[in-house]
Amino acid sequence: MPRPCVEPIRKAALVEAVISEIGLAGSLDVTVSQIARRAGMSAALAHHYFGSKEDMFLAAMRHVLTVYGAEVRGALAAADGAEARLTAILRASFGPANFRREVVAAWLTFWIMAQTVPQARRLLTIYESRLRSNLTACLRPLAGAEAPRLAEAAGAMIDGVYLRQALARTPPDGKASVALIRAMLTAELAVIRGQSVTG
Amino acid sequence: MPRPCVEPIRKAALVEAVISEIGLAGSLDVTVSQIARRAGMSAALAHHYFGSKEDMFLAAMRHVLTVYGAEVRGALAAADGAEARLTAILRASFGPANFRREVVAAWLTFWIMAQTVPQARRLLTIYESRLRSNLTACLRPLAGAEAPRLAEAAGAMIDGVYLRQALARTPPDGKASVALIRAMLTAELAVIRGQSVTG
Amino acid sequence: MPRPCVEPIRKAALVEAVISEIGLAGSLDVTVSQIARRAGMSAALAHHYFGSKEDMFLAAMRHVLTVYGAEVRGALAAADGAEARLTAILRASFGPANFRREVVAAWLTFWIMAQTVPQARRLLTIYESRLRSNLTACLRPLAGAEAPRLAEAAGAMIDGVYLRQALARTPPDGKASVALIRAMLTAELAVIRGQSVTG
Amino acid sequence: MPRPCVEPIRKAALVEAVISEIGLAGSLDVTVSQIARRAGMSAALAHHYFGSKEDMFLAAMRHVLTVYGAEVRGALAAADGAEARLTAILRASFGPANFRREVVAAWLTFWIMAQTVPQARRLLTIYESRLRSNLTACLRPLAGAEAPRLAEAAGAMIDGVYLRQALARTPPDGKASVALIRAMLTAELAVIRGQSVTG
DNA sequence: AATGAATGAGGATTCATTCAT
DNA sequence: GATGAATGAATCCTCATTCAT
Repeated sequence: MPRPCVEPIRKAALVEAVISEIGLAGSLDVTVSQIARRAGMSAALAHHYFGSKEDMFLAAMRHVLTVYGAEVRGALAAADGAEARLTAILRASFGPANFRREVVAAWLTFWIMAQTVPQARRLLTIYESRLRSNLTACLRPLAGAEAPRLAEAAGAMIDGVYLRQALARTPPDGKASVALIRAMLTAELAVIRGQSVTG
Repeated sequence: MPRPCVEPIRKAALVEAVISEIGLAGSLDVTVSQIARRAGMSAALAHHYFGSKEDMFLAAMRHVLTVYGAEVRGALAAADGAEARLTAILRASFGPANFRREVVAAWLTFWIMAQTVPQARRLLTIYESRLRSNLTACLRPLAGAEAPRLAEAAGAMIDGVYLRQALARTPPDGKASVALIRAMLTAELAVIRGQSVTG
Repeated sequence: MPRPCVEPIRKAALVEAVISEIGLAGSLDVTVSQIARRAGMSAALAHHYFGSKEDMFLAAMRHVLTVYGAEVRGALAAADGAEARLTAILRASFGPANFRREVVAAWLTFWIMAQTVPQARRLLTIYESRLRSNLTACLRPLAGAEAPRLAEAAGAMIDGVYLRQALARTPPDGKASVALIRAMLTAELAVIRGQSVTG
Repeated sequence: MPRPCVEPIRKAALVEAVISEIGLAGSLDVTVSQIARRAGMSAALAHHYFGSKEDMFLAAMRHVLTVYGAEVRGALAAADGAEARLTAILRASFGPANFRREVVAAWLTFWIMAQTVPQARRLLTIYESRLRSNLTACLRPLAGAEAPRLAEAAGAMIDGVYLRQALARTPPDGKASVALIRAMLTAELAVIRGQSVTG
């Protein structure tokens, strides 16, 4: 009689709880007890599943990044053409799943964590370079040699908009965020096209 | 013979120590003892001058923001013309004083702190709106009605570049940062001018 | 197999330890560590069961007052007639359980605590008014309109005798204490009876 | 040019400050800084005059007891006859100088202190035996062999009334206090006289 | 005489983590 | 699988006390 394996369920509940609590606290100053309570279990059990508090945080971070990655991949798959793919990446970045206030706050704290926890930095680096290469790939046919620079600019702007959301009193506005970045890229591309024509 | 008033000296030393330690730790997880030790005094004395740990953090934040503000003001005073003033703001933002790695890291943690500490949020809000109004003022003659949007974009990009510095393995590169943002603004302005001409 | 619930046991041990330590120190200057050590556990566990040091003190006070109240109730139940009931109250007040030196000392410190801790004052007020009403009830048939005054006098004298015990070098003598107060009341009652006869 | 010696003035100010602060706090949990501030000087100076915090407390206690002693002596000198002298002692005990709320509270804490500080106990013992002998002397001609018992009863009652004042919400009422104790003694004396007559 | 500067010692409280059941 | 019990190690903060000026 195979018992249903509760482990993944418990772990998922804890991961969600970590994100919620971090988002609520706005920092990593969250106790294991709080997390466990929100996940509906004892702190001891939380430690049973994840060896340590740090592991819980890492798992939560991995989850956030995985969701984000999946969203980008999904959006890219549905998009046709360089411009559309560019927009798709931005839309995915500011989509509802990872642009909820609490997720944004969690993301920022993961950024903080990445400064000191090697494993966290590794996770972040992977996703950053993936984003960069995605952006560059889209921009290459549009901007040629300028693609890396534009990718860098777009990446920084995505981060900046995220950062500002964590402090904004208004609910996050994905559409506006996308538009802001899209406009910048459009302008840059227009100038580049003009130059290549004129030059 | 007036005794030398050590209070401001001690306080300044503590503020510097706070920034250093926060920069080193990459987070607010810094003990008062560490700070005091680095500042060359006992933890008790640190508590004597600042009432609490939070007050130390706030003083450090105030200092960072004050230095930044001064730098911007100074740069603006020396600049002539809208374009020059725009560049001046960016140069000041990424100038050596507040673009040192440790200061950048401290800034990020202050951002985190601003999520929960009202006084911290107030400080940040003041400087954000000051930056916004400075940028908008410069952009108004260049971009007209689009000035607020460009100011928003520039602000987000400044933040984003800052954020990325906290994790970069390479030393911060102010020139490149300025160039990245300047290019974006130039492109936007070019498009705007083109439109206004064509339209 | 239900695990034995240790919580009440631990709490009782802590309450006893609080009384002992306070009695030993003669004041509220007792550390949680001392209390916990005497109760055979860590200070952290003591904080786990009682939220704070103050709560430990209040629990101890509640215990002392409860024991006293029970003793009075028990003695009253066994007594027959106003005079007997009066004596019963006094005997219970100076009975072995709450006339141990350490308990007396603890009682005094609770008095001190009641000056500033509202919850402590509330506890004390309850027991004071209960004592007053008990005494008045017994004295009413014996002293008529003078009952409240005699109750007040008796109450003050009980407190005074208690107070003196905290400093006495000799072991507390319950019998003598009862006799002292009883004699005073007897004299007062005799006079009152004489007056009512003469008047 | 002999400077006026400020030492006694400073010390007196500190003693008053100790009493006030203790009365205000309702306990010995008073910092030297608080005391010094109230006395209008620095904590360092307070330590200069009194070697330690304990010495400040002892000086304050000595002052309170001295004032009380003086008041009793003065009242006794003015009284004529045993009954009058008895009343004089009670009136002095509940006179305005040492029956102010704050002084009463201070007195109680000195009682607490006397449990552990030998010097404090010594002071208290001196005054207690002086009070006892004063009372006994007055009562001897009135109560004969019963004088010690009555003195003990009166002493306990004085203490008890004091104790209750520290917690009372109403301002201390010296007259009522004296009357309460006086009535008890009168009753006892009446009984004793009656017995000696009848017997 | 007077004080600000300075600190060591200590205390309440929190928390991640382990363990027995 | 699940949890209450238990604790050691921190950490912030306070305070009596000393010292140089």
